[in-house]
Amino acid sequence: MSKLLLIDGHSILNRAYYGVRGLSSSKGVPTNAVYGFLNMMFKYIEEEKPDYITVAFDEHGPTFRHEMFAEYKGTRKAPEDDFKVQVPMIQDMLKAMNITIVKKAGLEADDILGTISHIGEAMGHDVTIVSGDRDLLQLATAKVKIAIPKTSKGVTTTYYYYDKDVEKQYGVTPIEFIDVKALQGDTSDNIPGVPGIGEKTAGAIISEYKSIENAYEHADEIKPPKASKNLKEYYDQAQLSKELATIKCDAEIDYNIEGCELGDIYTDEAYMLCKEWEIKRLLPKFEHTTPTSEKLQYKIIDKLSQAEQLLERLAFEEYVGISYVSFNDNEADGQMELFATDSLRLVAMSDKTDTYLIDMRDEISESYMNNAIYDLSSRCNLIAFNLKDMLYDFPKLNRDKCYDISLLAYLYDPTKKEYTYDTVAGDYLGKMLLNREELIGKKKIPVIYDEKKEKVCELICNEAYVACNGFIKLTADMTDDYRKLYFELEMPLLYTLYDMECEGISMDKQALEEYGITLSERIKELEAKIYEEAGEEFNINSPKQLGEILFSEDKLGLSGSKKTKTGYSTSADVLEKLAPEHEIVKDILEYRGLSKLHSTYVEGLIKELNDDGKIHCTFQQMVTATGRLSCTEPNLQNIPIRMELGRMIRKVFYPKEGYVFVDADYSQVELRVLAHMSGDEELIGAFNRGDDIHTSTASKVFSVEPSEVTPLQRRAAKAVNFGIVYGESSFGLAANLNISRKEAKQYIEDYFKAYPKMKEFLDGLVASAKEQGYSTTLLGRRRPIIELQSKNFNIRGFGERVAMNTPIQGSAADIIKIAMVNVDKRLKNDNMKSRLILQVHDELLIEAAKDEEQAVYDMLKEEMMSAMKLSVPLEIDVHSGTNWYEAK
DNA sequence: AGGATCACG
DNA sequence: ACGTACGTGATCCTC
Repeated sequence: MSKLLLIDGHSILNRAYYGVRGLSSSKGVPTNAVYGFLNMMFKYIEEEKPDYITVAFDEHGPTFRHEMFAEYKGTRKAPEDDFKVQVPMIQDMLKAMNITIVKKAGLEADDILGTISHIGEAMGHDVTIVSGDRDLLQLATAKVKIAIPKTSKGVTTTYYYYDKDVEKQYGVTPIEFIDVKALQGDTSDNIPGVPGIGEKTAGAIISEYKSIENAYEHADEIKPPKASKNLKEYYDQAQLSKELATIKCDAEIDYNIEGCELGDIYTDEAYMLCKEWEIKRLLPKFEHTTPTSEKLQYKIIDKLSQAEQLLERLAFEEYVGISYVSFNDNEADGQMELFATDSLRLVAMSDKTDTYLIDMRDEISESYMNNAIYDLSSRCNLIAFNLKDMLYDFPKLNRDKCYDISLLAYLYDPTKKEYTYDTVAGDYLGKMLLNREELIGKKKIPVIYDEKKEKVCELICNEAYVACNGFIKLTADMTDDYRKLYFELEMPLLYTLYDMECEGISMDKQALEEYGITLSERIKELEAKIYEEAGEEFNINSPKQLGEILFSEDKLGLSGSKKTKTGYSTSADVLEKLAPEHEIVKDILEYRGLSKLHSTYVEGLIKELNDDGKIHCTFQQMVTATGRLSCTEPNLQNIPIRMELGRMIRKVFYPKEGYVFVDADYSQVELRVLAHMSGDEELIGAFNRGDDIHTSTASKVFSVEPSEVTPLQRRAAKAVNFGIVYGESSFGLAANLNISRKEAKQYIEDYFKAYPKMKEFLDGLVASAKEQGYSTTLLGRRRPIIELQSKNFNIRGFGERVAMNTPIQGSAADIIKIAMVNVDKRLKNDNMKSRLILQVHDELLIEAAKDEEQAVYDMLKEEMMSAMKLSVPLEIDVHSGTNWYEAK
């Protein structure tokens, strides 16, 4: 005896949508209904152990809306769009699980379910229909069971109905159930019914007379006189209602039950969708149920002669992917890289079709391999993941022929979290490979890799294979924009960044320690004072404890403090408003500032100081969604400057002997980019005249002469200018300026009046991003913005602001990246000793040989100003000094 | 692991 | 009615 499980797709998805709340991916894609649906489906599969499974959907049918209204009549107005987007999602997921979906234009899911259940029953199968819709009860028979899940207070219980159960509960047979519905009507399904006959009367009538027809025959006997009268009067309508209420069991659909056999639903494709949508709670189901990944075949090379032969052959390939177990013990991001123990030295190489594992344990020496890799890098294109890391092991790789596949994958979608071989294989090669963690775990301590040799081999072979094939795939149909962006900008920049990291920046440890001591002394004083003022000792660094002390009634009981999420907000802007209320507040603010300086900058920087007396930060090229760089270990892009006390930290960064710092920063790049991109003549004019841009804006917005602009007005105008760049929003501006939203709105309106093309331009950015699915910078760098497709007000609002900000921030990033590559090239081509050592978004810091200072100054000006031709000039400020403080 | 806070552009 | 300025990273605390 075989079993068939039928699922009412929309209905169950809808149940799931309201049963599971607040689940979405980090990109804002709602996943709650998909998750709930799958959970329910897994449960029924587990319970029923069906041999066949099929899910029915309406094809844009009206039933969808009906269900929504039926379920939430009166309480909900329209189907939520977060639900709608999950309909195609669950369908994709089911397809990925090889589960048959049946839908047909013009047919409702009910009719499909009825027809299939009929077919199934006729073939002698047991049928279970899962639906949230009680109308389906008419399909119940001795062999067809209707399962109706009902959720109350978070607990879902399923009620099962065979024909007998329907009778027991409703007093009518499933067939008669149709007549009941026909009599009582259903507004949500557009079934008129008979006026004056509701649920009770309908049930009673059919229970007695079995059908509308028979009831009509005996209409005079029917008890409530009104029902009797109306039944006669509206008999035609009743019959029509019956027709409408009857689920078709003979619809014309192609259904072959043999194609619906329940197979392995935990497929690679389904697993990948789960990963993509970040439905983490379902991932384990896939992992231990089936081995989901394919295993790459590779050839082992452990003889020197084989290696020589292989390398000679590979040199004639166009592309070779490479990965290896490092010979050095590199540490990155706190996580140990793979590195070789004495008995484990491995290199993987791959061409388009074959992957090789070179085992150096016996015959192949390290120096041979080093040379072989260098040789290969000048004979064919060598492709690696995270090439900048590889350069630390192989600094002399040929820079004309080595490419980074992760960097390429970043350009194709800069919003991803990581660009590892498994994700690239999944995204672009349609291949599912075990990832690093699955192969060797995520231990932070170096492990004895010999124990996991097989896994390590597989790991690096995977990486080499995907490097080669991913690169071929991604470069095959590249647009000119991307080709230029990658080959002429990002790849050259990678080498520049590597050189910058290697060069590092000298830091005066002793001076920093002394600075730290003065901070500590003051911190101690403040600590004691704060304890006294609070009347007790507590952890000032704990926002929770601090909130208690400040705002709790039985403590200090300070007012306001509305901002809450997990308690009271104690952020600086809240505290500043409270300062007049109590002396302790300003002490806390000072304490906060000082301890920030001490822990993040004094202790943090000392920890990162290298033995050579320099800081070697890491420039991350594949992190930001906009195309900017980021900087870690330590972050040298957020060294204090706004407050004098913090700014002094810059004095500990100094040039090496015989050198000075030359520091150049763009003046208002982002606003200049805005002027150029928008084409607004007013803003362009202001920049061309060399006006102070915030004063100019203030003068226009507040309708006063530039000379009459007050500092307060300039400050407001500056905030408005920032607001425009961040994606116009009156709320944000209001919060920033501490003014009412209405006033903020007025400022923005006045701004748009002053710069007539701006509104149209910004609206255009949003419209274009909505249409294309991504934002674009001046160099054609793209950022997908899936948030724009969200129907959630907040998420979409965020997407709109991102659509306005990304082209501006991203184009500014394009500009300084061009400048960096050109400046670096000039320094080297002109045989200068001076080197680029830091980039801080709109600023470049050069360590210039003293005799080259003027040349560097001139060259910086030239290269930075000409990085891109805009309709406004690119101005820069250049300063030099004996430390970073002086040079700024 | 995630939130709160704060440093920078 | 909804509830936010854009892009980062480090530190500390809490769970």
